Amino acid sequence: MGYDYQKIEQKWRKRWEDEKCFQCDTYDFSKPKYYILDMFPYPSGQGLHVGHPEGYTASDVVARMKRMQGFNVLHPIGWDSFGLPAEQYAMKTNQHPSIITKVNIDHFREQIKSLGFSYDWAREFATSDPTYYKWTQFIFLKLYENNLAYIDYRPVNFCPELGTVLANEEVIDGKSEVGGFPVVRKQMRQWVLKITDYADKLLDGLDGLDWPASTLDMQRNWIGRSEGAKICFKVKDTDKKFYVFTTRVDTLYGCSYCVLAPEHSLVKEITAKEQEFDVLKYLKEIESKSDLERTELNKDKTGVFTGSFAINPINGKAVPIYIADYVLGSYGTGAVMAVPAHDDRDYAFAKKYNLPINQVLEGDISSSAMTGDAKHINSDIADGLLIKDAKKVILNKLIEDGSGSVQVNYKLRDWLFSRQRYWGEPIPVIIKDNDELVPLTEKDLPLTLPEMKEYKPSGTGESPLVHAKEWLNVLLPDGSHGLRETNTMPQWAGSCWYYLRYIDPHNDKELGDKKLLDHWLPVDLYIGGAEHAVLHLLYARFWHKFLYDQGYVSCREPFKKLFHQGMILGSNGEKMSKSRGNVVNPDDVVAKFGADSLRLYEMFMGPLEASLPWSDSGLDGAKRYLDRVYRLFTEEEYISKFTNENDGKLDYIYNVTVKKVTEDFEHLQFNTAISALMVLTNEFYKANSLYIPYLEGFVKMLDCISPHLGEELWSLLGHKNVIVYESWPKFDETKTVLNTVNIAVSVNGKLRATIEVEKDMNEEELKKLALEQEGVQRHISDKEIKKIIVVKNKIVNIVVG
RNA sequence: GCCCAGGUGGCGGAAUAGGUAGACGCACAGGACUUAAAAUCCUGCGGAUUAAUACUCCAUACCGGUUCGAUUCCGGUCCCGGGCACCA
Repeated sequence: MGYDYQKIEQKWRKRWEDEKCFQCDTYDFSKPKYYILDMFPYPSGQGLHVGHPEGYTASDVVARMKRMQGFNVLHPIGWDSFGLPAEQYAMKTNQHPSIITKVNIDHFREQIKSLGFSYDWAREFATSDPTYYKWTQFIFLKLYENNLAYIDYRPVNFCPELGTVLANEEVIDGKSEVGGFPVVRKQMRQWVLKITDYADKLLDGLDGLDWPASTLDMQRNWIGRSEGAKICFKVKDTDKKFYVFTTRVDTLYGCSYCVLAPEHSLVKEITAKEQEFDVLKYLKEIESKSDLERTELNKDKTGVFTGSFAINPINGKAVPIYIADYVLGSYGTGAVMAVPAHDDRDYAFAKKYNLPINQVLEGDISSSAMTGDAKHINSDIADGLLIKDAKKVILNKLIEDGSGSVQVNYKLRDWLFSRQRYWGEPIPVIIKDNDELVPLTEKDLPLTLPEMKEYKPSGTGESPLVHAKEWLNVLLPDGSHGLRETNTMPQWAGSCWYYLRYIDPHNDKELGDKKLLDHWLPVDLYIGGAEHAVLHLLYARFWHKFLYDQGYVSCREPFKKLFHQGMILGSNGEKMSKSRGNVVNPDDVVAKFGADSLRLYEMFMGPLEASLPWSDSGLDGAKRYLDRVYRLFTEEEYISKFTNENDGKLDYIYNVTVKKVTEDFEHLQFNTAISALMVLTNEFYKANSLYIPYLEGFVKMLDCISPHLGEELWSLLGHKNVIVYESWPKFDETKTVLNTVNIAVSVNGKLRATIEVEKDMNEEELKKLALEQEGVQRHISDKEIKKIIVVKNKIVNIVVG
């Protein structure tokens, strides 16, 4: 009934643990380093799902291969343990979040261990450990010292249901990413991190990274750098002025009105008496609109005339100034020049309010040109090169008369960093009665969370920590009174630098020993879900670049190579979920098929990046394959063929397989690597003699995928030591080619025969042989041969008329 | 609407500096072993047409192009997935 996977798997896990096989000596610089990291899990109450082991197995395969290849491998794991679900569960069940978190972590740890990953468990930590978040708070203080953390009163995304503020990144279609509750705009006091200071560095740093192109794209779009011009418009008959941002200065002649965002500071100043009523009414209307209503797709443009006019600096014409909420107060200057002929939104607005739609004419731009070169410029915007020239001409003119300048804008906003929650890192700042901020000093860290009975959000948007009276009130050294900041950090904070802490996790003097950090960073391979493409991966890069500027680390980017594993869907092709009833529990799979079969199956399903449906029969097939391998090493019929004499018959297939598997593992193409191992296994079954060194090489390769069985087979081959640090099999390039090749012979591109010939046979002989083939003769007998194309060792194509 | 990735048998997928499409596995069918079943081993398995595993034709979403030759390159269309979404 197949091999006894339960006994075998338990035995080897115990041995690995007893011998501390996977503990990394980070101070050993004698071997080249390889740092391979999984995105650490949030230890939810649900336990592990079948998707977790996919990425974890992939990284484990590479880690195991790298160890055999002689690298000093750092492969850690830990817990992203602060966060809302634990807090909500705590409220429901009346248990402290730290208790729940501990229980969840214990469960996760046990489940993960049952899968045989080669993690260095001595480095494990949770982001909610005070010994860890002491340093998260430390980094926050450094950010504060460097003016990169500040308090702002701003309209924020507030979710009444969750009782907290959310980052832009956590709001999807006007709803909270967690739970899908409505989000409203609310003016609140917030801590904000100045990630925008790093916009250019974050953008430029993407260039050298070995990351999925789609993720690089997403980050670039999120940062959203756009180059254009800031143009000054004077308000007619006043001394007031405002600026607009545009990427299309060349269309300035077509500007037929201007629009200010409703929040623009000039709105009240320039509103004419007779328009006051309409404007105020409009502003009130906007205020009551929810975020969703304001941004909903296909919504009508609305706006109102202020009664004032602006002077177009390029031609002195007066154009009306409107207020409309399709212009965002938070981007650019909060004001635009409207060119209905060249912008869909302006066009829609102009149509609705009967505003002129001016085409930019040829003469407009060429008359602006100082030199004759620009004469060819015309209004036909189809030609990008001409647009470029026109932009230059107009911008130069504006710069000359002082009404324009080059301007770069970003979509990226500063990072809203406070949450009105209990279960997060306290922000280590005291607010004095006179509102002065007093940051804690390093020696006061960690600032731990107070024990509390009630975590319910107040509903007013205040953190539950306001109820921790003793913790809250502080007597400062100078005798004055202060209150602690009650907002906590978002869940992203802990994951911003955990990769760095794994290198020196028990260091209580500093973030990490600089010597070690310099040696081990960056992470060589980082595997995790694509859902973190812009959130975690952008925030972590921001902190890393800050730490670089502060001299804590010496490389500019934290993650050299990144890979996203796909999702495992239910067998019906839909996303796994309780409500769909298509969830597969890894514990059940391990119990019924063994961890090795689960690992093999998940790696064999298809490309790692693809999202694929679960298949019970596929899993069955994986188990069957391992049984088949086990029989090869345990049944007399095959063992009797084991020998140290190489008859050479397996030379080709063995060397080809080693080459293919080595390359495929390196490129994370596990499905094709496994396929190659299966082919080799089939050849072993057919062979008359089994050369032991080849069997050993095979076991080492299989071991990366299914390590318990790998160890078992290794010991069956008579080895007393574990396989973990054995050397990776080598291949002989000269044996990866055969001395005969199959040549395809086609007539007019259609295959008519195949011939087996000696490798590198010369063209003339090949042609002759090809023409003799019966299948070829049938198709050329009555036709004229026009041409014969010969591709060495591959194909002969005969072209007939 | 914009950006990105992709469409190959009954199913998951192989193969692209252009050169024998369908590796490997699943499912299915037939056979061997067995009293029988399970397990295992062997064989077949894109479609059409066939007595036929002989010929031939059609097939990598669809239409066209380049080429001796296109799943692969180019242009257009349709469809699915992911991301962004009034960013001027």
